[in-house]
Amino acid sequence: MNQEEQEFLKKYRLEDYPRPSVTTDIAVFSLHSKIQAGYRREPDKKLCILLIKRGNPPFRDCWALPGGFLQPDETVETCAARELKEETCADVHLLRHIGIFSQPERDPRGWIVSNAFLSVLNQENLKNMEIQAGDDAACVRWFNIAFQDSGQYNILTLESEKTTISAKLKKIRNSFGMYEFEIIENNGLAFDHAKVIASAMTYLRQSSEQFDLLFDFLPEQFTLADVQKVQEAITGEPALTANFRRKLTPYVVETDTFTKGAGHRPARLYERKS
Amino acid sequence: MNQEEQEFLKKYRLEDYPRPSVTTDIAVFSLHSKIQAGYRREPDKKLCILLIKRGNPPFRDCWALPGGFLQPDETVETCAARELKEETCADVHLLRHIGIFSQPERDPRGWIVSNAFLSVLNQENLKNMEIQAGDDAACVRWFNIAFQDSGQYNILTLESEKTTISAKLKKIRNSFGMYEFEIIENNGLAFDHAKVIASAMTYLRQSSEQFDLLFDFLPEQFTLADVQKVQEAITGEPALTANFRRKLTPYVVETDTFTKGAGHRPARLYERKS
DNA sequence: CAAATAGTGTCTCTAAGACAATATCAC
DNA sequence: GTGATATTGTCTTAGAGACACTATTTG
Repeated sequence: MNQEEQEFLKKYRLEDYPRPSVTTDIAVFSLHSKIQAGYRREPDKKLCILLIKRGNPPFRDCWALPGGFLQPDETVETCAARELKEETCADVHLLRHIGIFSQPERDPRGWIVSNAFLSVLNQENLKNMEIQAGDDAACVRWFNIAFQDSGQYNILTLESEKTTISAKLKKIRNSFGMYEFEIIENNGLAFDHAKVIASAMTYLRQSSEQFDLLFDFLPEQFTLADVQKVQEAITGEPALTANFRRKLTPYVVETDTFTKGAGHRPARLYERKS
Repeated sequence: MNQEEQEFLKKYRLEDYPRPSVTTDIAVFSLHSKIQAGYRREPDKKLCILLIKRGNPPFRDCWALPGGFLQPDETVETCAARELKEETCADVHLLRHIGIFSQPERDPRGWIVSNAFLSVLNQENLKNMEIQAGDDAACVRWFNIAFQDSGQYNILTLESEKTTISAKLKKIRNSFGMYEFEIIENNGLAFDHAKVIASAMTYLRQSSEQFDLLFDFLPEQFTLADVQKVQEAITGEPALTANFRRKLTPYVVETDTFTKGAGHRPARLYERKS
């Protein structure tokens, strides 16, 4: 850096220009087992998303994605991981940036630009981790998520034991497989988080078709049927086993271990390929 | 909004918390014809990107993507369109957000988070539009772009009449087909714009394989060969005509018009579907 | 006619979808 | 054996890739 630059920088003050606040919002997904149906039946798996009940205004008592303000000396990725840890005690490894929401009126507190992230918690981590409310959040809870596509509209339904949240969204633009959403009805979600969740679901479904992100839901070793169940929970559609396995093969490596004591033929365990 | 919320908002001051500056950087691509080779030969088409020569520090005299600071009352998309217009007099319709760059040390002026966008100018607009330097920029120029993939590394080469810019990048992570890049060598580009351009090229190539974005390079009516030339310029690879046409058919609609006076068989003109 | 590009036909091979058949455990 | 899930086989069809062939203009 030459002298001219150094002098310029000495005089330059970013604070002289208007700046927004920047936040991150994280959509964390996982898979939860339903109650055993019958005799030796495998339990059904449902796709879940982690929400917190807001303890402070604005939108006090509404449910929201975990997240918070970007701080100096961190990237938006670091910020997302930190906020998630603070608010839900959840440790995640992989975060994917799925969009930016910058409508000036999107937050009643003022000019706030939000970065949406997607992440996945695997079932093993879930067991070892008590998801619990951190600083800001009054309450943290997993919600079963359903995202139905009826042509022009999408219906988002979030259910936990005592609470049901729903939203109706309109798909507005298609760009390279991704959509943008407009909120038509909103029932219990804070800010524009219905939009963010809709984008996250679209992203998740898209990537699951390419077997991406699926393994993040599972422990290191898993059966092929496990993977299929994850995909079915994400897409909401059943898959044909034989075909699913064939397509999956290039992405996994055989191990010499098998499941045991399941009341039926043992299944070979696999690991993800590189 | 209830009274509690209103009182909370009255007292709440976003300015009490640290905030970054937010900018947009736009990678604008277009196709330029090379000089006619022979007799009745069609001219070759080359992929180009629009850069400006910085007139002020930091990085004075380096080449950079057009872009600038987010202002209140605009979205990042509006900001990108406005900055592009101001700096290059180019009017673009469709902008795609392709990433966010938030490394705290990425800009010597301080804490600046940048949003990368991708856009395309079609050849008709190009003719009617004098791309020229606006306020901030000393000079605006189109550069032929080459982006070679040698396994672990990518070589980016930007050429205009008098100037050659180059950069070497390392692919570091693969996420759902997208990569992240690390700059190994940088020769003439400002900031981390080598990274941004690499991401934009990856995105462009990905979408062009699904025939997305291709039509944005062309006027409303075009021949199938036109589309093929666009794809070849983007991927850097030749395509087999018969197969390309078959795959393209679902995305276009026939018209009753044909090209004329080209010195060879006339070609039917098509329009994009939907 | 020659030069140049436009457009079609067809063969092969791979992969997806549908569905049937067989295998192996616990009880 | 029964109930449950695991795993393999195979038929059909759609589509990608390669390449040869025909068509139509201007000079």
